[in-house]
Amino acid sequence: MEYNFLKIEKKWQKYWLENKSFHAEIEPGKPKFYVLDMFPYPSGAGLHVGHPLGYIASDIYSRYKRLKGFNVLHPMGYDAYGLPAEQYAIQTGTHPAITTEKNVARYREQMDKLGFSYDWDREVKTCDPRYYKWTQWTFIRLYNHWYDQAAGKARPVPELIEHFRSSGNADVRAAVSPNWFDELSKKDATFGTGWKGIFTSSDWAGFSEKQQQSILMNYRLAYLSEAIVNWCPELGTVLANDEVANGYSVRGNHPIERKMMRQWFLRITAYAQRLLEGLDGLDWSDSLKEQQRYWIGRSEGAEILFPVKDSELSLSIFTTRPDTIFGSTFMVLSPEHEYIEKITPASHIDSVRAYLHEVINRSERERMADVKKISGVFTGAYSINPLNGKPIPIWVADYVLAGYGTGAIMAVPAHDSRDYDFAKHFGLPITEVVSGGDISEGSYDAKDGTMINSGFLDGMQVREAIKAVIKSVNETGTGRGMINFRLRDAIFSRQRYWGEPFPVYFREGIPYVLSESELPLELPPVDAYLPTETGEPPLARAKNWKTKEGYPLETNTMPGFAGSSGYYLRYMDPKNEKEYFSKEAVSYWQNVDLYIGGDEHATGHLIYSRFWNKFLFDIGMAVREEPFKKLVNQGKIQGRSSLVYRLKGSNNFVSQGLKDQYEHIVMHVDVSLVNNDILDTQAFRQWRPDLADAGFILEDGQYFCGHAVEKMSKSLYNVVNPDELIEHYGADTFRMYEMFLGPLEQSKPWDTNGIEGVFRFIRKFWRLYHDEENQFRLSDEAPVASELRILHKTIKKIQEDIERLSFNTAVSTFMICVNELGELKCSKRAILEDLLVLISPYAPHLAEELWQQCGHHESITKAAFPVFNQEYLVENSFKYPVSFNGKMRFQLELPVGMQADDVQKAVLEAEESAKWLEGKVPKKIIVVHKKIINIVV
RNA sequence: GCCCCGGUGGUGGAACUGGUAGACACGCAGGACUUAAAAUCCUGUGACCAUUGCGGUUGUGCGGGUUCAAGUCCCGCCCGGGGUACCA
Repeated sequence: MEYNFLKIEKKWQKYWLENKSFHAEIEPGKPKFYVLDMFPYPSGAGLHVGHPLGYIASDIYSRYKRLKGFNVLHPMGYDAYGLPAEQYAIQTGTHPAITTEKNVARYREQMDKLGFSYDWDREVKTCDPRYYKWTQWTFIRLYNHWYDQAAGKARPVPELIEHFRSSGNADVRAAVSPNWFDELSKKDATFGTGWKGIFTSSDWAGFSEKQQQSILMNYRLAYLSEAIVNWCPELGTVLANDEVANGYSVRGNHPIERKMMRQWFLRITAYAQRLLEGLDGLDWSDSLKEQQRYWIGRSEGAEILFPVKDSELSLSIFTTRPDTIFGSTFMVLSPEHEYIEKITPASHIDSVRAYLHEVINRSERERMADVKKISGVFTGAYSINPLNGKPIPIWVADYVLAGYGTGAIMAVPAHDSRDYDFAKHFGLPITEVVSGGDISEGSYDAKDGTMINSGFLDGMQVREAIKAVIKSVNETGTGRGMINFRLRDAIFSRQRYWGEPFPVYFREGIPYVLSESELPLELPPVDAYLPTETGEPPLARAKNWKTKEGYPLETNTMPGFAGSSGYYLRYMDPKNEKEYFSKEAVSYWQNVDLYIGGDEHATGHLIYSRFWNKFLFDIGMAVREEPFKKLVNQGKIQGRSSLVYRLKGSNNFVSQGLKDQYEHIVMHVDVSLVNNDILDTQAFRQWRPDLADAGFILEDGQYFCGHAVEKMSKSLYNVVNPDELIEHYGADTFRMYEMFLGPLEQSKPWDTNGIEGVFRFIRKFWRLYHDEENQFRLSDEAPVASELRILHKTIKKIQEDIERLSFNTAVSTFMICVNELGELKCSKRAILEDLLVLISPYAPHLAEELWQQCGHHESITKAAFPVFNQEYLVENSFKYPVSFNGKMRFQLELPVGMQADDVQKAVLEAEESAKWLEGKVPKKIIVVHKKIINIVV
């Protein structure tokens, strides 16, 4: 029987589907294991060779865990909302749901061909109303919760209202937007100017419904607010910070503008500290954890008030270096700072306004482009250093950002490089207060040294001085210790059609959420997928987009990360119509044990998910604080482009080795026309009409191409599609080759040529079970020691390799095993049946087929992983490498049990030693048992 | 600039806790089988020197160091990839 992979693979894929071989149910007595892939956005292009890498790895791991007796949950679904389908809808009028459905079908077909062990009964699609019902439900819950800093968790808003009613808000420690009361009192004069946001129970009773709701909005975990956002006119939507790179949209590369808009936000900042602390217990890569830590950006410091000279006002600054306060020689406000107009005297108002005008007109992109350009203006006002009473000038400059801290700093040029550059540029004084640097050269930023020129701080070390200053400002009421985070609240609105509608309506301009019983609020049909003439989002086009009572519904939709933030929980109980997921399901499946996916989600999905999960944990839904215990980022598979060299101004091409003798232009050529870097010149001429008469300058009668490793992309003609390879070699070969390429986490170039080696191996493997006539044949003879040694060596290594996700070395191990068994012409059932189970996670179709031929009536997925037995590996001698001065010279076989003294003796007596000793007496002999012997001469 | 990851033959990579560098595979060269091809199998393959034989020298980005012993640890650089961008 020939190895007919096409037939075999189809047969077993059908079998697994029909028998629901990978369907998981709660089995209380059995240990669970949850293996998850980051679900894909189904794009129109289908999967290329890079996509399945992580899926293959997770599939091998899942199958392995099943063999090890675990109840494995291994689901797959689709992150179905996304811009490409919507852009296509705008261009063609095709409803994005139709495009998405088509792409999903194509993805499914491609994944099925790879033989994955997904439980397809648990499939979810984020655009399915049965799914997004729970996305909307979570939004309502977020809206109806606030974050209690004292309790360190989210609590229901009704409890907060109750508290306001009985005791006001003076003693409530909540996560709220900074200075929220300023915004409110600005819009509603009845709160009174200078209102600090504190109210009593009777104040609360006196507030109107609108006032009460406006106050509550500042406490909710999902809230509506005005903010400067990244507006992308091309896409007609707002983008989150992580959807923007260098002033352009990550998707589509369109320019971004800053714009003030009303948006929904999620108060993720309330969870900043917990998001940071939670990282410590996670089995994630250091680089990923580092990225998240940096993104969260916790810094400890102090907030200090500087009174403005000849004014009632005080300016609040944030600093991480309160110790350097005596070295502060000026103060800088961000151009957006609201006090600028109030403090600037008439003498300076024109120059200040001119500067603000200039800065604000510079687009975000320009500002980023010339970071190094120093600009600023003196306001003419002075503030008083609260510690020494000295006045310092107040400047405005765009190197201070409105969005961080208080939007104002005390500049300490001697100990901050940015302040130093600014001071040098404008000729401002520089006062050294920490010894250790040379301020004529540059600022000394290290938190290390002795305080000088600093009054009562003199002689202290930096760390002591920081504490002393905080203590001092605390006592005088001019400041306090403060922790600041870089993390911003997540903008949750998009002005798009293809997303989850908000379960929100407006009554007299006040937003209210729908009741949970009204969910899902389904996405309505629209006549076009564009904004309206008045600039409203596409949902404003929907007919009757209002509640039963006639109140208008929200026209924004949710962003991409809404649906992906909690999908791993829904997989636990995907068909539940009453709940997001049952208590029973979550108690059993808990959280994800192994999560595999791309590292581009480091500061997006992976932070939002953790936040989402922590919130669900707080409200008693999730049972674990962290969603993903272990996380692995698979590397990208890069394209390996083929290059040809066209002579300048002609249609002749010169082979790689000769190219430097000619003036040439490098050109990409489709990789399908190239085999082992040799160009198929005939096919090349037929590739494009303009190449029909191409001429070639050959080397040894052949045209050799150059190559380059770059991203896999259509425009570089280096895209390799898995379908063709599976057609050619089968899924089992494809799976093993992807793993064989290199370590999972590493990025590496795709090179189709190597797949032949794995294909050879697979056929060799098949032949172990067949005789010369291709007839299935196993012998029932008892295995000999050498055969058992090979098997158990392999069991040990395969198990170790899978456990540490080292799939490439596992494939090598199988190759070695098959080479060795082949040499022994081993065809013994006792060896080869165990070998089938070992390889079944990697080459599942092949393993099933041979397992059946062995006479088994049940799928190999139900088998048990072979148990490693150390006894078979016991050797009674060891071939010691013998080194002289660390250089390996020869090998010497000695009994394993020999004592170190005897080994030394034996080595010196060995014939070959004489040559290296040259008659000298060795200084020292090191014997490492079963490792090495080193003789120092 | 800062943070993280990496640099090993012609190529992908192996060497897990310091202990025989280059496993396994691709490619290449030579050979067997065959009328021929495919398939399969065997041999060789880091570089340099020697090749009549044993062999020798050198070698993991560069320069130092620790150690009986360094691809692996330490210090200083160079290069590549990713993240971040005036975060006080």
